[in-house]
Amino acid sequence: MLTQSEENYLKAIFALSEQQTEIVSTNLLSEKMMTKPSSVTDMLRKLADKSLVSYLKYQGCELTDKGKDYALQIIRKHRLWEVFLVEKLNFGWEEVHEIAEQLEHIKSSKLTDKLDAFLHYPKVDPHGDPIPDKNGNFSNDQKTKQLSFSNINDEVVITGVEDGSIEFFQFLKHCEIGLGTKVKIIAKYNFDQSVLILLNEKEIVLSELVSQKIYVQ
Amino acid sequence: MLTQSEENYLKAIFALSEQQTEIVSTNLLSEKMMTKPSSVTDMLRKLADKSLVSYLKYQGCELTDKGKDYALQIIRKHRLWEVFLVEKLNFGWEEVHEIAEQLEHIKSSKLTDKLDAFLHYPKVDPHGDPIPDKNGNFSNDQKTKQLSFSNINDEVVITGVEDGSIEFFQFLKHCEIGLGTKVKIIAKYNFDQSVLILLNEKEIVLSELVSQKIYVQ
DNA sequence: ACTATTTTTTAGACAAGTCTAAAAAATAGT
DNA sequence: ACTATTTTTTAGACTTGTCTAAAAAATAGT
Repeated sequence: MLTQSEENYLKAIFALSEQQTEIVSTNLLSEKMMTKPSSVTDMLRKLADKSLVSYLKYQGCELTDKGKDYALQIIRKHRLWEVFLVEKLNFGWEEVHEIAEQLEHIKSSKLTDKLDAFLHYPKVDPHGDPIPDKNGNFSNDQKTKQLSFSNINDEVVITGVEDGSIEFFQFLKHCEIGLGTKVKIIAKYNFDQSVLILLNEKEIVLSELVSQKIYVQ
Repeated sequence: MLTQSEENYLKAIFALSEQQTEIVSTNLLSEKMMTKPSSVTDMLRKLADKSLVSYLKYQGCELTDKGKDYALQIIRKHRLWEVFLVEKLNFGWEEVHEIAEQLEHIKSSKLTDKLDAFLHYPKVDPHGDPIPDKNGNFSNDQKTKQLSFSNINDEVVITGVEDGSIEFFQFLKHCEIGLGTKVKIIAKYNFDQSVLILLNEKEIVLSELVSQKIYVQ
C-alpha cells in the first residue's frame, strides 16, 4: 500500500513520460512535483526498492509495468471522480481537478468499480481525457487533432481540452465551449495564428494558444 | 487546515465525551485511537495550541467550541458519504465504515454541501445516526430506546443500530433487519434476557447483546 | 580535450506522528 | 497517612517526506 506522496510521484512520472520523454529526468520531475531535485532522488530510490520504477543514478527513471499499472489505477480514479463531480454534483469544469486530486487516493478498488458502474462506464472525463478500465486499458482517440490544425469551413466537434488553469476553464465556460460542442472554422489569421470560429450563431476569436489547447474531430 | 491524524483525534474525543465522560482521559483516548498514551499527550498539546481542545496536564481533555464544530463537520462528511455508498453505490451496511473513514477527510465544504443536496439532505446515516447540517445542528431522536426495553406485544420500527463489528452487520443483513423494519415482540426470556421477535413472518431470537444494540420507536 | 556549467546525488537537518523506557503525579488500599 | 499501583508525562529515538549546502557526475563551449 503506497502513500499519497508515492502515488503522486507515480502519476507525475507517467504523465511526463507520455508528454515529454520516455525516460524522465530528476530535474523535470522535481519541477512537476514542485519539490527540490534532492527530494526526488530520495523518492526514486524508494520507488525503485518497491520495483515501481527502474532508476539508474544520473540517468533518470521510467515506470516498470507494475508502476504503470498502479499509475493507471490512480488516473482511473481521478477521472471517474471528475465525471461524478461534474455530472452528478454539478460542479464546473474548473473546480473539479483539485477535489479529484484528493479523491484519487481513496483506497478501495470495489469503490472504484462501483463508481464506474454508477456513472455507466464513461469512456472520457469532463476534459475529454480517456478513462482506463479496470484492467488499465483505454483507447486514446479523443485528443489527437488540435483545433489549430482545422481548415477554413471545416465543421468539427470538440472532443477534448488540455488540462489548464482555472482561468482557462472559466474562459471556455464563458464561450460555452464544452465536450460535444459543434464549431465551424470561419477564418484563420496568419499574423497571430488566431482562429475565428462560429459557435451557437456567435463568432469568437480564439488565440493561437487557446486553439492549440482544444481538440476536435 | 488540520491533518488526518488531528481530525481523527477530534472525532475520537467527540465520540468519547458523548458516550462516556465529559472530560476524556489520556488512557481512554489512547485505547480508542489504538496508540500509546505518550502519543496522545503529544497530540493533545498540539490540539490545545490550536485551541481545539482544553487540556490540563494529568486531568484529561475536552473539546472547545471550535473543536466541537470541527468534529461535527467531520462526522457530517462521514455520515453523508455512508449514505452515498449505501444508497447510490449499493454497498452493504458492513462495508461502508472503512471507506467513509477515508472520505471524511476530503477537504472541500462545497463538495460536502453539494453531496448533501444530491442525497436530498438525509437526516440519518445507514445506521440511524443523525447527520449534522451545514451549521453542525442535528436532532437526535432516532437512537433513544433500545429494543431490549420493549414490552411483549409491542409493535415497533427499527430506527438505528449501534456501530459494531462486520460480523454483527452481516448477522443483521441475514435476518433482514434494516432501518424502518417493523418487528413485533413475541416473548422475553428472563433466563438469558433474550427477546423473541416476529419479522417478515419469521420468528427470530435476539440475544441480550443484540437487543441492546438495536434501537426502536 | 579541457574547462565551465548544469544536473544529480550525498550528507546532514527538521517537522509530524509514532514508539519505548523511565520519571513524575495522581489514586487506591489498608 | 503511607505505601503500592495506576495513570500520565517526559526524554530520546525512529520513519517519512521534505529542505539546504556541498560534492560528484554529466554535458556543453570553444
